[in-house]
Amino acid sequence: MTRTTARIGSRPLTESSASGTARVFAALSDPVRLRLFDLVRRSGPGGICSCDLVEPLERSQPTVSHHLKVLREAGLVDSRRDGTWIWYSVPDDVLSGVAAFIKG
Amino acid sequence: MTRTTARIGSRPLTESSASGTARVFAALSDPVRLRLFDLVRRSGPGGICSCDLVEPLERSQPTVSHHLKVLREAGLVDSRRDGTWIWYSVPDDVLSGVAAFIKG
DNA sequence: CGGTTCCATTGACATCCGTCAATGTATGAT
DNA sequence: ATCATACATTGACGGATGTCAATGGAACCG
Repeated sequence: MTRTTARIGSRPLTESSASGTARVFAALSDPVRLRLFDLVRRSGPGGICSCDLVEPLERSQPTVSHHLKVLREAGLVDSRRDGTWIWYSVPDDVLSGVAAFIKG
Repeated sequence: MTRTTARIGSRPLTESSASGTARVFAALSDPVRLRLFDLVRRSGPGGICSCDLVEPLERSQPTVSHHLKVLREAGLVDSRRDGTWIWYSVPDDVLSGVAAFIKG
């Protein structure tokens, strides 16, 4: 409960650790991309089809595809092809790292 | 056309809510700025002087000042003048919003 | 007053980012 | 093979971002 005690036993962020965490934050730093991630996460383990993401975001299909690529390269979403469709989902515990940072 | 079943009782982020959360993530999306925030947070309620931030970050004084401004405008740090020095500190519960988002 | 220290601002630069129209690729249906 | 659909990639554009040297401004001290 005390806020005067300063994080005993943990050290300032190293450059590499900061880079990794910052990369995740950067992937979530755009409003459209944040809503995109939110929509995919809400879709649950089954995932959601790309075709159902363009309309609610009110962005062009290439723009949504671009943002999905950013999220994928950051490891925040997984993609799985099913015929013509591609389903996106959020892996388990993908935010545990940043959650630990936020907690302190 | 629609291939996704939405979960009952969950609402997607609104545009304004996403903008606010994304703004905080954007402030933490740079490695130098993340380490800067980390250093200030570790300093506890007393805060830390700007003059003690330039050296550990290995950036120029104007660059550190610029990043502090970004953090301040995002509400992630407070500043208090004491003579020639300016002390920076992290307000209580400043990350509760993003923590709630991450928790889902 | 002048001088010193701490910090902010300006200006410049290269790079990155969000966006869309146009185009390309892959899969499935007829 | 031909066509339609779903998604990715390219190319281009304006605007934002990270960085530093130079400068400015505020507070202290003599």
